[in-house]
Amino acid sequence: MNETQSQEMVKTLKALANPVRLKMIASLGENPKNLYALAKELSLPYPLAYLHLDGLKKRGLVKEVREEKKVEGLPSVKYYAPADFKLVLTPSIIKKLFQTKKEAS
Amino acid sequence: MNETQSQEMVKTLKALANPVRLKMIASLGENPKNLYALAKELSLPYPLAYLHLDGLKKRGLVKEVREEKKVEGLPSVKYYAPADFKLVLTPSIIKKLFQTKKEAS
DNA sequence: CTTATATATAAGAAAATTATTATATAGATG
DNA sequence: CATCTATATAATAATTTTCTTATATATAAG
Repeated sequence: MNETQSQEMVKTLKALANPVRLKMIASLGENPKNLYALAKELSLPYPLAYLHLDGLKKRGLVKEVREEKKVEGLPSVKYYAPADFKLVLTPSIIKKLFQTKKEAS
Repeated sequence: MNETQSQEMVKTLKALANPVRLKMIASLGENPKNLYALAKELSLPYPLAYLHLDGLKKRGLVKEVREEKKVEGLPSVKYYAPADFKLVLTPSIIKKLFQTKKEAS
């Protein structure tokens, strides 16, 4: 089987299969913001928001973006935006993910 | 927000975000089979396979198909195949899932 | 009549995910 | 100097998901 590919797919699906993380992507899609602001907007305690965003970052679904608005010497104001991903899943794609390499289609 | 739509999406993603269930779809995509055979093929205890297949059926990702091969008076040999679904997910789609109906794009 | 096939489901255990609480640091505001 | 913004992370608690064990039923094969 195509271990890595199918495992990566499961990880990506798990990262997306959560209402909080989807809301985060939706909110950052409206306009990029920092984690503190995102947590407030979604009424989440900061550490929880931190954990969820961390999961999205690790999966490459959210990226840090350089916002020009950094006013003064604000030290660590990081802005995030959704990565430009596209997930497509059909029975046929799933079948291919679990096919052994040798079998020719 | 579009409660139902986003909630349904999370449910579908959760149903797919599992290696066993993806393998089931992959196997049933090769050729439809009954649950007993599927469990054996994937080396899963029947009750576990039953639970996973149940989840897929409830999400409409797997359907019961009438196989003509039912030989004799075999009473309850049910064959399953993947439903013809297509899941597509992008940041823009996620954004729309969580948009309030009023906002025009 | 025992074994294999075949389905169904409950109940509990184990593991993973999600959420909370606590702690630490640091600059800016008032 | 206390409060607000802002980030980071550890440790634990709560919840959900996953897995196992047990039970029940029924047909077919040997």
